Amino acid sequence: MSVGHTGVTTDPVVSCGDEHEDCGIREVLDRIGDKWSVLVVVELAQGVRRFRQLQRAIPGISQRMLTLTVRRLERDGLVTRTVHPTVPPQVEYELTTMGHSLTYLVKALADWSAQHRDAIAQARQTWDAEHPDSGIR
Amino acid sequence: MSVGHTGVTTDPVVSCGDEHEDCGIREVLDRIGDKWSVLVVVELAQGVRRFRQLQRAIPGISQRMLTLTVRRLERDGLVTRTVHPTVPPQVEYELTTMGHSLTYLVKALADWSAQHRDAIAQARQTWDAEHPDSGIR
DNA sequence: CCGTATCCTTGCCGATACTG
DNA sequence: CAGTATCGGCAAGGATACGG
Repeated sequence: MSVGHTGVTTDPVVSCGDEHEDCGIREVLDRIGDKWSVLVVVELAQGVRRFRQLQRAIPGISQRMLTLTVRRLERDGLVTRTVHPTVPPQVEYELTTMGHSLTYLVKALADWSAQHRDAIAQARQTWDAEHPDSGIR
Repeated sequence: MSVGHTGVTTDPVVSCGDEHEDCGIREVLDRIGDKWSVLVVVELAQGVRRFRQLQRAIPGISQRMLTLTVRRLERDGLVTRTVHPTVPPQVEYELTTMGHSLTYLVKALADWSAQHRDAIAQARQTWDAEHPDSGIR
């Protein structure tokens, strides 16, 4: 099957077999595509963190959202949560093996972003200049 | 700098230099983390597509959302839009070189998803069983 | 310190109708 | 065919207050 484009790059053919199906792509994005999950994963990639540590390391996240995010990660088996029944209470979060495997993916995202950030920014400027009032933004 | 965790896997250290900054990660996710962008990219990875072709290939997408999605991709320089002034009108969409580079990333997402789908599903079952009524889901 | 509960705003997205 | 315009629902997420 020819890809039929004139571009320079070769094509990894991300097609999902022979069906026009949603691969598992949307599943991953529904999991880490939210506002905070990746940032939590990035921080936990550095090592074990406590709740407050995480919150301080991720500027702008609310207590509520940190709780929700970390709960969902725990539910999906990406993070472990260990409670130390001390006073005041201590709760430690750590990536599971699967959670660590995610960091490679996140690194790929970061790399792609770094490589194309400028090109995208410029493309936007150009497009915005050519389409002054277009609803999009 | 030590990573300080006891996990089994080696660590890609996704940290953003020495700052506790958001890498470009959120930028990418804001771009492709929406409901339809990746699916459009996946379809365009196969070759040039017209508007209706895209809509038929992506079940569930509305005309409005396809327009918005494809416009944003165009604005970001990931997709080209060429209008053939025929009657009825024909508009063809194609990935740019940068758009094609994105497909590698999408493939990485699909691969990770395929590898961990089962483990995640099971983790969820376990967690849900242990936390019958917890708001999360 | 580590959450949960509640309220409220925001904007994504779907449905529908209408143009060139 | 390939859009644009408008309305409305709904869920994500922020702010705040309270509890163990």
